[in-house]
Amino acid sequence: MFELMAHFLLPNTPLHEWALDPRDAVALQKRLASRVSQTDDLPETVTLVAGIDVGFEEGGDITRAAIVVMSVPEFSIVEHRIARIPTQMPYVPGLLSFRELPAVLEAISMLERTPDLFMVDGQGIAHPRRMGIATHLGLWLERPTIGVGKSRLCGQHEAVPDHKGGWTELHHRGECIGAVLRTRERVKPLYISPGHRISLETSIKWVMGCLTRYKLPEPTRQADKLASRKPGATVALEPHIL
DNA sequence: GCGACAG
DNA sequence: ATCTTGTCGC
Repeated sequence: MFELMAHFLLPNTPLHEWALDPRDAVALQKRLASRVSQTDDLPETVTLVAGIDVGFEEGGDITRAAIVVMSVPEFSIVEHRIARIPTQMPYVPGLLSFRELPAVLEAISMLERTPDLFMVDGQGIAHPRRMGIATHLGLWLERPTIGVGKSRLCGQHEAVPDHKGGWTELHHRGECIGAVLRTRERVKPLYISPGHRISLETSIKWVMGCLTRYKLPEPTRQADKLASRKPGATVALEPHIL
């Protein structure tokens, strides 16, 4: 699906191109931020939703990205890929995309099908400069993305209703940048924010629509399992009762 | 200056 | 994120 991407760097961008100096990375984020859209621009019918997660091996020397493409509303895995590349950047709060996207893009390039929507672990616009990893990926692909974070990067919010589906807005510097959503009763809420080409309302709708019996939406949960799995580990069966 | 800080 | 043992619960 390379030909469908609108790159800000070339398709085969060398890894070192992502290893920017923190100052340059921040400057790039500020420039890209103006291109982000929160206007819904999804296919009429969304059939394939991708979940993306990243893990590390070899004490952090190897970055492993996992992508799982699921059909909705069946939630059956259509395709899944794992990419491993040398880690190029250290973890710096606010610059996560520069560290993890190279591996994510490698995994996406291995795909045979083109997802209609991408759910990325981490923030979308709920970021100091509105450029979380989900947003950066959305801009790179020029496709709808949603940020699904397990914890907060920035912003403030009120108490989150205890029932499944309950949520409250996440604010930062006077603007609503996302929602803190209770995806499961008595379980720590998720930080949902638009990545690109999608609104907050629609983002919440899709996350809720992809929930089964767990805290994480199914595409993300499946990607999580793949990303955290060791190279040759065996897949465990699970009773599929909904 | 001090504290916070996705994964 | 990763390291790392046991433990509570369905």
